[in-house]
Amino acid sequence: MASIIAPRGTRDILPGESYKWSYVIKTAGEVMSDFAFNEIYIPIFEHTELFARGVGETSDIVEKEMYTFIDRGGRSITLRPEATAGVMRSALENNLCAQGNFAKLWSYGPMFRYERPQKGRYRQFYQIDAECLGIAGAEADIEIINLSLELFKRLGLKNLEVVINSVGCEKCRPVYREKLVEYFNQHKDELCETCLNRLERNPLRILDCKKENCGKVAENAPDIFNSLCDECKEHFKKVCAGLERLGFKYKLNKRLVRGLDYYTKTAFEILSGDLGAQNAVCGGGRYDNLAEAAGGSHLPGVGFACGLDRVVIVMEEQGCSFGKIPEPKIFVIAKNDDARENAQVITSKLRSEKIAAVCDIAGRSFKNQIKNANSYEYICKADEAGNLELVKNSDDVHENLTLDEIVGRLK
RNA sequence: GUGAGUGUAGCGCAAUUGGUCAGAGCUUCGGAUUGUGGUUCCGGCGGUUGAGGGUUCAAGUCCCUUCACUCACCCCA
Repeated sequence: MASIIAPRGTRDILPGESYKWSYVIKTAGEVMSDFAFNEIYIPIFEHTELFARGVGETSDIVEKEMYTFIDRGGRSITLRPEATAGVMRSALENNLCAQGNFAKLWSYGPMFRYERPQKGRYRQFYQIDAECLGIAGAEADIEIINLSLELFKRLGLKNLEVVINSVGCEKCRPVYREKLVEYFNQHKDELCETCLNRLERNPLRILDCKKENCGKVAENAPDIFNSLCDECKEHFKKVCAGLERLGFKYKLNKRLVRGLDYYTKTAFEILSGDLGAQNAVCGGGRYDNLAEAAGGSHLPGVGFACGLDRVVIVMEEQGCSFGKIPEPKIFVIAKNDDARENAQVITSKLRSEKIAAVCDIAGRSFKNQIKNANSYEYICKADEAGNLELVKNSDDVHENLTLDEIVGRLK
């Protein structure tokens, strides 16, 4: 009997864990609201073309990590590997940024990437996503980074490192790219096989290679800052100045390169040392070319994606609080078998008064009910005649009360 | 896709060089005791040792295959 188990890379967030997730999402919602970001729900699947064009044909995601299938209508559909393209699609489709308006949007939910699972990496994983669309200025970049750091601050994450870089725009990146190709071509024999491949398809990513030899070669590679156009340079300066003004520490990393093709100008990551190899809890940046790549009109944007699975791991690792575990306040015990029905009626009435209450519905013995009830704040003993006895567990005081009196006491 | 490690009751674990080894603890359920109540005691449920082959008189223990998990590469959140 081959029992069915969850597909590789997926997992169940069980009741013992789920409250942590709820806490993080609830906190995120509060922060978003304080920053005036509005929640948006978008589809979990989109036309494959959106990601192929938006994320980039040469990205690893599109090349080998997408869950793509043909639906019954013959359409090529893909389970979203990231959220930004979908949010952008929605903003364009619904004219959220018509007439020079901007939109501050956030969302959360599952993403899908066919990768080999490891710590902090799953095939179905969850992201909290924030996007600021319609603003080209550096203030938006600063707002987005500010937002992510405020979220982590409220969640209590410690020892985070903010890394930023500029990857240029459609004007200056091609120039830099040429310089890189020229440089790396002179050092072909020192590069690893994947980097030789990257040289053809996406030379920027060679900078990111962790192999020792490639790293050495990359160290002496042309500096992107020497190639940035004036606009990009200026933009980057403003972002850095803004972060400093807000009192955020950050590190420049000229070798920080995004795996997704749509990024322009600002790229940033927030790293944690408590995650193992997959050390990014948050990654993002500006993507002024995404809208056009997705077939829309020009619409600048900047945003981040925050890995929920990873945030929870780091919080556990650092002993952060997940708030109070929600738990019923009172257990209604049937004093004997004849009182069972009455206990359920009482419980129902308490619930109508918005008091979290439980009673035994599994036919447990009295003894067992008592045993379970001891972990609740209150116990209510009901007999078959409808008499109620309220006991506060902490001080062991027994009182005979009416239902109304109990409601008044617990509210 | 590549590499390494792991896989025994719901959970975390134990079983000398292959030879009564299929076990205890916690949980759970029932019972006894207690003020019908957190303790203590007794008992029950629970596993063809991930699955499938093979070697052997004998395999949880060795070999092969497969599945899953873990970590790392790759890449990213």
